[in-house]
Amino acid sequence: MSANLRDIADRVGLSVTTVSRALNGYDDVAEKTRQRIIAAAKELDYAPNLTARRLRKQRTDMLGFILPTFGPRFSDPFFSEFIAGIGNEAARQEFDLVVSTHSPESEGERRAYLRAANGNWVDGVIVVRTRWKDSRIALLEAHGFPFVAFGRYGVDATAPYVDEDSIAGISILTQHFIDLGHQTIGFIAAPSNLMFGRYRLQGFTETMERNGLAVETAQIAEGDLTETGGAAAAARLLASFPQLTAVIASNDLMAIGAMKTLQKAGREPGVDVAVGGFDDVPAAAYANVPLTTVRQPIYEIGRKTCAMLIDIIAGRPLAAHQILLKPELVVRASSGVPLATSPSPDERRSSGALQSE
Amino acid sequence: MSANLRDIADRVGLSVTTVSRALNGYDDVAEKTRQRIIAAAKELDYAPNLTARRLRKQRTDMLGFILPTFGPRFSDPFFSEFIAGIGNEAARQEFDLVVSTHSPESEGERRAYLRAANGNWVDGVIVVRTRWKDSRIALLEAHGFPFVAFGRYGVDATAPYVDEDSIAGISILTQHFIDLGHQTIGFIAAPSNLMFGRYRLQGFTETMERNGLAVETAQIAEGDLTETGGAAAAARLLASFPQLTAVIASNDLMAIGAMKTLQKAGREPGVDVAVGGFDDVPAAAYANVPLTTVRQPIYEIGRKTCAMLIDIIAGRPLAAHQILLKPELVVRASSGVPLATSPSPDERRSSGALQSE
DNA sequence: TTGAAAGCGCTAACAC
DNA sequence: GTGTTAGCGCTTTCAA
Repeated sequence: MSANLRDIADRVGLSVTTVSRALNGYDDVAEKTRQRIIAAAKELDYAPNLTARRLRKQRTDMLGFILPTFGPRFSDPFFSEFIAGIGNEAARQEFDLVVSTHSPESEGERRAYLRAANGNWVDGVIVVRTRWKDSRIALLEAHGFPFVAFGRYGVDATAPYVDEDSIAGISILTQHFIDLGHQTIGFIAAPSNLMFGRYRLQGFTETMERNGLAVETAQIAEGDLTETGGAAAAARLLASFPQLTAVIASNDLMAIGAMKTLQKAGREPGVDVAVGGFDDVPAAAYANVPLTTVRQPIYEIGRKTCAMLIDIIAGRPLAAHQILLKPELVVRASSGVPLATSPSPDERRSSGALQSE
Repeated sequence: MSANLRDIADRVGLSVTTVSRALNGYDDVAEKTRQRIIAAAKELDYAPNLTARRLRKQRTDMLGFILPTFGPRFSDPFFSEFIAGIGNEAARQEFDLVVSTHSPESEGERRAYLRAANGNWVDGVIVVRTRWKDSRIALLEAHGFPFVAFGRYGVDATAPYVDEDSIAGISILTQHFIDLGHQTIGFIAAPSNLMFGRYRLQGFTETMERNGLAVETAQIAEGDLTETGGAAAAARLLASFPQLTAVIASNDLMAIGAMKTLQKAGREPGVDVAVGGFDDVPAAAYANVPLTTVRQPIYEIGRKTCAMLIDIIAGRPLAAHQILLKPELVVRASSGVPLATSPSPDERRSSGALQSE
């Protein structure tokens, strides 16, 4: 294929070693020699063989990202923004990003992590959607393999992570609804094996109790994080806890699904019932009724996660081992208006209930 | 790090050569020997060094995907589904996928393709969003480097591609609106340097003309494929071609933006004006007024593109060099009702105009 | 059926 | 300032 060091060396009549040093900017090469070498390299259209360099240096300069998929899609639309974040940061530091798609907890996923932990596939991996007693992390830690997680993974975790503060996020959202006069709020939880699912549920119950509002099991339903799952969970909620005046879902997709169920049941989101989500995916703003939600700076999280991993690989000291980012409330039409001044059904279409963010 | 062939060889008292052959399933190894070797490999937790293997075999078993980004996002949300398609197919055939994010036509993108074409980064690349006289493809062809494009790239193209038939797609959508009674249809075009932009515009004008409807420049506006761009283009259209009763955008994001502009101008999509998009991204179904659009089987396109590329790399004969997939019309509320029976403004909220797909 | 030897292209320790 | 030598871990002739 393309020219190699030997070709250049032959051309200029020097040794391969000198050529290598000249091209890599070592200062023990005569400036004149270097110029000749660089010229020859350009002429021959030289590009270093990455594989050979990797073998020699025992580093791949590649990062692994095992991406959870759900059917033909990403498990969450925000992973695309996350990839942009890690991708750009990786490129900036001259790392390649290897992406491997697997459904969560599958055999394929396990093998992918095993391959990483065994070394020489990539120099480090990024773990997302951390789970309770996460076997992926246990594996990586057992092998002493470099990784950074997006999400925490246990109380006594000492290894590095970047995470958004789900408890704080759900808390501001819940408080927002309570301040609007809601007391009976249904909650659509994420599967409890997912760490963020636990935190979001915790944020909800804590905030309710802080406001003197009891939480019954009937007002909590679990969903699978998809729109369909959210719709189904909302239906169960409506059956077990019909008195609800607001619904909070653990992610935007489920909130959007819940809104559809509510509409079908004759309860208009933003008018008869307040609805909130989490993540602020693009669809939240586009939704039939624009969705109040909690924004995570997901691109930034990706960038930080990646930067941290590269620091670890390079053996650089970390500014912080564990980063917890504060999410931000985004109020849209699905919040509706304060309960006290809520419009009667006759006035539905007119009031400011459907105004945008 | 982990054990290598030499470790196993020492352990069982055989040569590295024999161990290699045993582990790679050559049949010139005594079955008993093979068993011993496999046992030792398991004990030592052996994993082959991919880098060494790659250097020796002069193949990386990696595919490159240079993903166009727009700010902190993918250029199009459907690229996430596309990645899932290529990722799963690649994994199935034991290839790794290297993803590199770059904004279109940037210097970084150029360098990424150059690195690929120079060899030894990956074995082949997938090109998306093909452009008129695409310099990326010219580069790859000049170097004889394996690639498959999602999208065509010129009239006399001989190299492999997978594409959806944009002309047919826009055609069925346009015909759908014409059949509903629309004669004055505005069109929001994609940048004309993008091949699919050209095809979609062509599909529109051809279909109009086939129906005896003239197309003026005033009824076409160009947008940058984002929601904001679509909103701006719709505003221009409204100014230059106010008589329009329907708007077709070259992608869903722009259609959604256009709907917002129309709403602000007091023209309700699905009631006063029909709106159509292209792609069927998730947001199309979630939109304020669910969007009529043309669905592309994007996961399948990703899978096929990837499979084709691997066949080329492996030197296998291709079943087809160029695949053109038929897209499918998805009718939703934004189509509205036939113009003849369209409800008067007073009846807006009642009729079937807002019924779902 | 097994082993010795060569070499993929590069870098780095050590001469000179 | 430049060259010699060695070797990263693997596969593949070729010979025994």
